[in-house]
Parts: sequence; C-alpha cells; structure tokens
Amino acid sequence: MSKIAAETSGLKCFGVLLDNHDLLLASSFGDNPKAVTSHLDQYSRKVTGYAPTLTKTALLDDMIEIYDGRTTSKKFHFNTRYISPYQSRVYDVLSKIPHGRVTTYGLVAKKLDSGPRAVGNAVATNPWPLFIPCQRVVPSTLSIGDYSICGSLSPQGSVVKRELLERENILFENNAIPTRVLWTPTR
DNA sequence: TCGAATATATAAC
DNA sequence: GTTATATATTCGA
Repeated sequence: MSKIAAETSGLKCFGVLLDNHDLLLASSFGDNPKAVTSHLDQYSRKVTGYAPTLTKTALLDDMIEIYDGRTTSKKFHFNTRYISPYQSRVYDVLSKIPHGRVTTYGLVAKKLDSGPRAVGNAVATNPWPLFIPCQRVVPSTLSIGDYSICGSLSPQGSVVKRELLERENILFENNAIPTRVLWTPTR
C-alpha cells in the first residue's frame, strides 16, 4: 500500500508518493494542488494497482529546499521497482550533476553509449522531479528546453525549469546558459 | 513483433 | 534561422 503527502508552500504545491517502507515512489509539484495529488494518485494506481492513503513526511521540507535552489547533501531513498534498467542508468548520471551546473541530453547519451532521444524519453518520465534533478538537462544549444509539470508538457514547464536553474545561481545570458556552466559526465 | 512517438544532435542550406 | 536524417528506447496494437 502506498501513501501520499502534500503541502502548499508559497505559490506551489509539493507532493510525494511513498511505499510502505517510506521509499519514494514518485514526487510532483505545481501550481494546482488538485493536479499534484491526482497525478500521484494515478501513478500509484498505475504501478501498484492501489489508491494511496494520506500521510505526512519531512521529505516535503527537503523538496521545498531543493525547489528554492538550496544545496542539499541529503541522500534520498528511491523505490526503483517500477522504472526500467535504462531509466535507472540515466537517473544515476543525473544525480551526479553538480548543483549550479547543467549537462545535455547528448552528453548523458554519450556517457551511457546510448542516444540523445532515448535520454530525452527517460528524463521526460522521471518519477522524482526535484529529487532527481532533471531540470539540469538541457539541449545541446544550451537553451532551456522542455519540462513537464504533473506529467504534461506546456510552455509553463520551461518557465519553471528556468526559474529552478536561476535559483541555483545559473544566470542566463541572452536566453542561453553560459558555456562555463556546462558539466560533462566523466567517462 | 512492429510501427510510431519522443523533453535530441548534427549537418546542410 | 530552417529542414532532413540518424538515432535509442518505450509502448501499444
């Protein structure tokens, strides 16, 4: 059985989905609290077959810290049962991107001997936004690229993605990320 | 099993 | 700036 915890802080709602050992099954955040919880609820039904119950957890405070662009050295514990081995390899790389830096879909692909579109697929289906910093993956042009909120793409997503990076002290120079911010996964 | 759909990259114009 | 094409993975018919 799984559990949802959610709370609103400032203008955003933050939510997590936990399994019965308090491992993270998914996270979600956005403007609309209803959308956040229903996204987690649907994810739970899809992967576990069950509707979640409600709970509380300090993980929401960690999530808000990350949203605010604060560095955290905390280790989070994920339930990886419902993701593919390939997704797992991609998220391992993403978790190594330093705070305040970005990498590209292509560089991650090179590291994994895979392809950039495949990386895009995996990043787009990241169940753990904020905890796995998928906002730090951008196109090779160093423009902002796309970002999904509660499982759906919209121009709003790119705005949120940019704000997340700006709060990590990444300042854009004429709508692009400076090259010095680019991080290359070590081979 | 196969076709279609991607949060891509690169090269050419 | 705009295509055209190659590419890896996933998902559903």
